[in-house]
Amino acid sequence: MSIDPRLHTPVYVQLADLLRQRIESGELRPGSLIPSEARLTQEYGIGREAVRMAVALLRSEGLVRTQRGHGSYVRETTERRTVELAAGSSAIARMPTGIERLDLGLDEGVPVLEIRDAEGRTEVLPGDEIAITRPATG
Amino acid sequence: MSIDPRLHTPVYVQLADLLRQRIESGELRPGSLIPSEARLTQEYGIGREAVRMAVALLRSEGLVRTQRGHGSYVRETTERRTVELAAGSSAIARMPTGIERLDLGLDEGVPVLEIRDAEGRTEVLPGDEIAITRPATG
DNA sequence: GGTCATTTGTACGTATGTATT
DNA sequence: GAATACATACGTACAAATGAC
Repeated sequence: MSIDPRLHTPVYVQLADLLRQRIESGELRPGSLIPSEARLTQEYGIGREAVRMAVALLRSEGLVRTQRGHGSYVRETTERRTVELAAGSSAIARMPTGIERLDLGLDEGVPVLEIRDAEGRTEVLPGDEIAITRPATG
Repeated sequence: MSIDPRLHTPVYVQLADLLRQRIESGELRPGSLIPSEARLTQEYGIGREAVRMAVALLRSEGLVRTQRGHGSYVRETTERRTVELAAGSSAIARMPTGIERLDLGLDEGVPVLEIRDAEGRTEVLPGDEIAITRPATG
């Protein structure tokens, strides 16, 4: 498949679709580097901004993580720790603030879970490492 | 407060901080428009790209929503519908795929909750409209 | 309907800064 | 120091959505 700037679909979306496909097909494995910006620019004959927007889109979906000086890696799906939702507690999903992102060491495109217990105390957990459960014999 | 390009903090982060402050202080109310790109460009004497990156940052945090031809609005915190987590079910938070974002009508910077019941069936819910609960008398 | 101004979206180029190897 | 890679930031131009008239 290739990129056609005449299509209605923006070039950067087309590139993101291509890369997403290569990730989901397993051609680009979790933990591996995707091609560099310069490489994608040359390979597809498009500008650097289009390339960067494509990668930013994948980042915002939580599919890749970009490390300065290195490149962009396909994110590995982390093992999820199960957290039991206590009686009288509630949970919401939202994006972290900048501070929370630093504190929790979260990649872009990773939400947080905010748990509020019966006493109103809240706790913020990394969304990519947690599964909230309620035991079968609740 | 103002913007100083000589600081270590990037210009676009400085602008995002300023706007976030104006939102959180209530000066820019939920539902209202923030200043246009052109206005911010002139007002702070910075380039359009820095302005756009600042707004994109706020979007990714779920603070604003941008509508083409209109501008960027401060997002209103929606009323959350409580969904009881059934016994034997689990929930995870993640970012939606592009398709899911369209289907659910989600703004950028809004995660989804994926509920898996005891039979393994999954359901994807809008993260900004849902609070998962477990009743006190579980 | 058509035109215009406003606003954001896409896409290019260039230059420089910073992190890593 | 050198090479590579991403980050920031400026400029330009045109496309597309919206609303006013």
